Amino acid sequence: MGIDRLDGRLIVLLAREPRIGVLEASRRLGVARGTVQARLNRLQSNGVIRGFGPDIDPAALGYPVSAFATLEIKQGQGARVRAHLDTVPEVLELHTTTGHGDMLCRLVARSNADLQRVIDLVVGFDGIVRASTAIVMENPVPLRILPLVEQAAEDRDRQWTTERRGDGL
Amino acid sequence: MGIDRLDGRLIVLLAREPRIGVLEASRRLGVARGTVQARLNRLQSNGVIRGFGPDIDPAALGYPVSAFATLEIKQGQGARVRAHLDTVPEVLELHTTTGHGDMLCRLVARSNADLQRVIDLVVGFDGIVRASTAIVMENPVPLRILPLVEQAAEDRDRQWTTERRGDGL
DNA sequence: GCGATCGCTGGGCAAGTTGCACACAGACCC
DNA sequence: GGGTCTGTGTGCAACTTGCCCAGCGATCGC
Repeated sequence: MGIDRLDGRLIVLLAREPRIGVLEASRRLGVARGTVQARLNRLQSNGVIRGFGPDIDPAALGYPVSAFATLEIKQGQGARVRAHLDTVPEVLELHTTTGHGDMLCRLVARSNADLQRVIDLVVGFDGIVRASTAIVMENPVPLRILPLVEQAAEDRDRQWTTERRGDGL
Repeated sequence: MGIDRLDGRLIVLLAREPRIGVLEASRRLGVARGTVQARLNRLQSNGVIRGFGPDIDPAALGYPVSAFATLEIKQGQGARVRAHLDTVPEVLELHTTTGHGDMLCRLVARSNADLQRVIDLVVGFDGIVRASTAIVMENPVPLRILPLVEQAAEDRDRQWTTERRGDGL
């Protein structure tokens, strides 16, 4: 577990220019093609890279309104609520959490008016006691992972350099 | 704006098997390669498909703990808070919202203990009045978009069939 | 110390894919 | 009826992929 600097650079490169293949990546990174291929395979079987699925923008799909709903669940109804929310396409993700609510889910809708429909659909369910919704106005930091990748790579590298004083990677 | 059924099938196909190329996709969809190529180009310039960046798992990177923090911001300090949170790698996304808090952000950390460090880093900032954190325990519905894609495609198609009674797509 | 193992390199190969071009057909709009 | 748009089918050169191999340096175990 963990990635080294080459892994980090590879991931950043792939994130910035997903169209480049293994060959071009090896050229940019200044390593042999086989190396890049091996690293990629390892990262994928490690689960660090889950896949290369297309990144879809809900807004462009016609769902520009986004919201978070905190749900309070009736004791023992968790499983049923999950199953229910799983069937609602507008529920993009669902977490169970500590704190005031029991669950937190991200919703999208076609408009503010449509959001009402979605919320009714989500919370108009037996096992849900209470729900509070926060509509997203702006998204100053869109979902990102690169800074974390870079930090993880540097941390790992720092560890190595401390232990072994560098190995040429 | 909006996608038709072929677009929807293409996106679903790409999401399920990202490694297949344009040629293989055209075979699976039963259309000409040029068509798939044209659709893909259109979806990308439309912004429906933002890209094909690698999907990274923070847990596999060594950050298995995930949390949401609701922040209350001192009047007029929004911009400064955003700029600050933007510099924290553990902040994966940040939204400004309506409701009790002013901002909602997703955090990750190396451990529950490490989460304390991250929270201190995030909320130990001048412009933030109050913060409440919810640690994610389970993730019954991981971030997904396919059901929405399918619904968007069907909606569009239903519209079309109503208007024009089908056109062979 | 010495052999085994691992990761990286650089090369080569056949098979497949890409990007691009073209002519053509059907549907739609004015 | 002409113009436009989208999809089809075809062709081509150029490139990339997946796979193989031999060699080499560093690390690890004994």
